[in-house]
Amino acid sequence: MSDKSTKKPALGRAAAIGLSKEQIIAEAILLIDEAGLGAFSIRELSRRLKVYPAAIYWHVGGSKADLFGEISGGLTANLMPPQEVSPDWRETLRALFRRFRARLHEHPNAAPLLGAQMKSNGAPNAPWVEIILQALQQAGFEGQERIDAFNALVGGLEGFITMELGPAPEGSEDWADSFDERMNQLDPQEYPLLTASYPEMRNRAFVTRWRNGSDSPLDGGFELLLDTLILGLEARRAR
Amino acid sequence: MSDKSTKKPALGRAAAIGLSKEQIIAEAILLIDEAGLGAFSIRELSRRLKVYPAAIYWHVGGSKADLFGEISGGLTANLMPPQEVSPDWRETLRALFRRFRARLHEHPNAAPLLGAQMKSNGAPNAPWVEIILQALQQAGFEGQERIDAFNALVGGLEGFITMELGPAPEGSEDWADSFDERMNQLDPQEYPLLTASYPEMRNRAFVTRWRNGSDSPLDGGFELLLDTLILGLEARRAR
DNA sequence: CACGTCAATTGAGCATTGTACAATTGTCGA
DNA sequence: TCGACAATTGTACAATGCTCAATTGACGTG
Repeated sequence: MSDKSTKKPALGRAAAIGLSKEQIIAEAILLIDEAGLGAFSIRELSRRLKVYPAAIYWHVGGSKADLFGEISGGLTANLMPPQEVSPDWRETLRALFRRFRARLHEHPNAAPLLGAQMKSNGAPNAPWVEIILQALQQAGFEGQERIDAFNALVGGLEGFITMELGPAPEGSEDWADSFDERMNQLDPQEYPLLTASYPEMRNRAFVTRWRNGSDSPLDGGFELLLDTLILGLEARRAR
Repeated sequence: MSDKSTKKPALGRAAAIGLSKEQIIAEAILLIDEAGLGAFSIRELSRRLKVYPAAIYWHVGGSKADLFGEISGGLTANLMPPQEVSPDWRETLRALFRRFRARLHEHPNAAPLLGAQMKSNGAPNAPWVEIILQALQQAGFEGQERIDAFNALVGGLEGFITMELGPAPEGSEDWADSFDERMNQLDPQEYPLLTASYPEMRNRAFVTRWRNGSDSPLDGGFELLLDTLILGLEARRAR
């Protein structure tokens, strides 16, 4: 059923050649960027492409999830060409994950498709997976510990970005007031540090914000996480 | 409109007292646990409660997102009583985030509501936020750096769990074959480490899996992430 | 140059969803 | 006894994901 899309479309055999998988994906990303992931729908996408919904299904395989998979696949392509890999594993990891984050910040509304979905997996990501494994090898990690370190890095850093770019509540501005109100009602005796830090944490830290990481990015936190992880890996190797 | 739910319901004033917010949330969590977040719908929930959909809206406020907010609020409640906080900040962080993860592993299908949504924010989380800030103070972090460290910890660790428990593709078993196939077609010259490690990484590492973190948890990765972060924070303080 | 194959799309349709809204019920305080 | 009002019933609407039998039209083959 869905293997129509796996075999090559026999180019030049098209009947009404108005549509292609690439066009669909590109327009889908555009739509998500503009309207948000919540407002995305196959029907709206079909309207933009001036095509009936079923035409999209034909190209992309039988479900909306499949389309999401294609999208996230496209977002991690060509993240880091081999010749740009540094000889220092620390710099490699830093550069790779910074690019990763920058890429997702270009399409913040699509970010949940990467971290919170699982269709982004598999062979298309092989390039950057290999780079990470290589860096960890250089750092002296072998066997199961290397795999654990891989999971720690990917889960921690990609997870950070996923949370950073998680979708904001809908009536953001209405929310702001009640949010502040409930925060200011906290007892300073019970929560001395939180109440004292709230002015600086407001919309600049994970639990004390209602705005998207796209509107107010958490650069400092990400950089500290990256540094700390690399420092920690070094320390662990040194023991 | 939606402030009906904020004022206390004036107990004993009910007309048909069959329903309560707590009941709704409990049944919602149950439904999500059983059927998954994708299969969750207000209508199905109303069917289980043997009630019309509008009754749910009356109790919980005007939207599905609000209900999700209530759910995730309930999931992080009472994570760590104050008397169980260790004098050693390292142990405190370890214990807190292990509990966090354990709690989410009890309701894996609801996990995306915490990490990938933003309605889980605000005052109800004050207890564990304060604990983290306190631990970081003990570790010697002040001012902006403390906030960055807070973001690094919460984003990294909660993000890890969010990714770990991200929803699996639907036709899991059908997927397995094509997944393996595409992985085995990778060129060992181009991806030596990945192809060599695939047997041990298959379903046990982030990009090379199709099964949920609930079915095959990533304990090693999480523990290494936790250790590495604490080690890294120490090292950063020592400089 | 006809022609049938088959990629590509149309058009219609079904089941389901979120949520708004006007009735209706039944309980409690006055 | 009665009216206010919390709580729920029904109904309804617009939108969605997805299926499926037609239909179109370009191409290789005869």
